[in-house]
Amino acid sequence: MARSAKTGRSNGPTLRDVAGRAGVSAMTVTRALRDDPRVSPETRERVLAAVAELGYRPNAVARSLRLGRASGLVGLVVTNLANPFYSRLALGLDSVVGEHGLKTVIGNTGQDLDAERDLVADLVTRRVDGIIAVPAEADQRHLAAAAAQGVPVVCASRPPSGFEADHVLVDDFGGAKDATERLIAQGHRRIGFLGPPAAVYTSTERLRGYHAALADAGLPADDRHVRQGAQDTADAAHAAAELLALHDPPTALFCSNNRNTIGAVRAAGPDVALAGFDDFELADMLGRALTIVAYDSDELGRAAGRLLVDRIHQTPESTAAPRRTVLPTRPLHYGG
Amino acid sequence: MARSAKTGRSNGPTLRDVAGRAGVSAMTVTRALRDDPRVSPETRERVLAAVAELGYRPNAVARSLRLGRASGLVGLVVTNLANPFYSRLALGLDSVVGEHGLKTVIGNTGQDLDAERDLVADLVTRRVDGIIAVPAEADQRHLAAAAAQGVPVVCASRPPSGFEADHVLVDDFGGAKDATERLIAQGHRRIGFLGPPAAVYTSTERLRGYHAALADAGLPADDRHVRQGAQDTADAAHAAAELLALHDPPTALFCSNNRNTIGAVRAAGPDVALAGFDDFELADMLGRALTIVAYDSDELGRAAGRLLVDRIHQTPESTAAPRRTVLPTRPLHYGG
DNA sequence: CTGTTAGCGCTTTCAC
DNA sequence: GTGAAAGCGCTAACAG
Repeated sequence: MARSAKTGRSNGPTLRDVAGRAGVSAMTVTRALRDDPRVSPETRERVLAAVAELGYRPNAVARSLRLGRASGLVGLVVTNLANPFYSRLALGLDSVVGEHGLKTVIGNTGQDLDAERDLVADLVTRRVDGIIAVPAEADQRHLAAAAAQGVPVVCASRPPSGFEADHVLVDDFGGAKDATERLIAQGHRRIGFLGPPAAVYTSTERLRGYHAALADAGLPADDRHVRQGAQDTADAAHAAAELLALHDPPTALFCSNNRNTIGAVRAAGPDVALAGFDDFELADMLGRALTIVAYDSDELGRAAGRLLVDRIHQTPESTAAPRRTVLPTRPLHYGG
Repeated sequence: MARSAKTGRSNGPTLRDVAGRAGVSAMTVTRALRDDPRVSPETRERVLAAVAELGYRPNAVARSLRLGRASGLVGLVVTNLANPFYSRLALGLDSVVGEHGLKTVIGNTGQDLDAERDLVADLVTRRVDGIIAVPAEADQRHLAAAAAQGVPVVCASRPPSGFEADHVLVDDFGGAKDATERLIAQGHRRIGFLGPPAAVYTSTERLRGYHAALADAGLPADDRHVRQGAQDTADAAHAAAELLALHDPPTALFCSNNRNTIGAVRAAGPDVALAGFDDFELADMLGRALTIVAYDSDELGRAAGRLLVDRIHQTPESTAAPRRTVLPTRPLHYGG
């Protein structure tokens, strides 16, 4: 019954409908709604009443268009939201940008670079206020293009490559070195490495850390003990089994992310020592010793959000130097 | 150098800039871009060249405004994206709506009804094409209001209350009854119940299933053995410990979601039998018997996405009757 | 095959 | 204190 639009459209009441109802002009309605001090209390009253009666909802799309930029959206580009690591990142990000009236648009690319390219282009088209990306690979020309078009870009977990941008990293090298050193301190001399494909920045950094620990201890690096490529736990279990089936198998494994650690847990008996990057739920309930290098993935999202918000609130062309945040890791030991 | 906007704004080239460059009108550019058959190949060629040279990106905001509805966004309202259950739902949803050119805007409410209200209002303001919600509580007037304003709403995991809407449910009652029956079949006669607050629909449905199984077996229902309220694993472990400290403690526990099951795993020794709703990673590696009632949470998101897409593609006022999808559960047994 | 006109809903600018 | 005009970038609806 309260559905009387002149046009017969299904589009809800507009500012002018409210204005008509309240007997004022459209301008006055905007002002009243935005608490402009120079509207008389009486008028404001009437406007608010009309708004309530009509069930008026401002149209953020129109507002955004008029204002030029500022859709009030930030785009999040991740490879796999099912990985708790990314969902926590998303949560941390959303909590920070939410405080600034921004909403998060998620885009899941499933490790597919083409999908990532399309997604970024689409986000630019939608005039998002900024983009947070965990780039799948080193080819980031699509992100560079977005940045060049004036969309603030923040890289999370991996650095920008081929262009400059704010980014938040984890101390991949240090954490991996620390974990490997702990295995060495336990007396292990043949230590395997399990990780995702070499194209993934974090994997390669963590491999560097592993190698550095071996080198510092004067241990030889054996390529046969390094397996890069496992993206999920099944792959990882398979790779771990292969390593352990060598004639001189490693006596310990360092796993460079939680997918690989969980795969290794499934494949390796309790006699094989395990250390891994990334904490995960129930790591303490597996009935075996486990050394974990942990970090705060919510904080990764929050830090990225803060960098992005700062950048958004900057004047368009005041190109401050890109900022980098590196999050520390901390070692955990789950008892057997 | 390629940044010559009349207005001096920082807003990138517009359709008219492209038109000028290509020596045609704005209309022709739109047509060329949307593959309208009645533009000559030559003209299209020139337009595309101009687009490339200028780095033109269409403005989806302007398009959306012009087209009336259709922001190309769907809103997702969940309580806790860190729960794998919700992140998978998000993923399933995004995969389905993505096929229709829609993006997902996430909103995490943290169980806060006020936050949920604000979020829904904001999504309506942004003119999302539809909303998928996992309502935190039975008070859903904000969702009803959105639906009344013509925004398609789909409820996931919980039914709409106080209004009509498409929804996707899990067979909460049947699954809980099944799990409880399995404990009974193992010979247990004092079975505890652990779940989130009674305000959560699924918890109450699953409690009904638990009670039905007891009744069918002629077992008495003992209120002291029912604990509703635990939202996280720490709460749940605490509640489980309390149950097991009674003078006539239950010999088995049915846990109505994965948070509660994990809490119970931490609190209960191997002598206590455990059954739980929701599968979770590593459930098979805990070194104890565990009966799980599982369902496909990706599919929950996909099904919700399909209902929403259907509804969006409908004519505005053809109010087809609300549809309901119920997903089956399947029992799993992890060995001890 | 291509162009002109008009307007989506809002807000900035300038009058009154 | 309030209003009228103009236009953000795009696209239906009509010309030609």
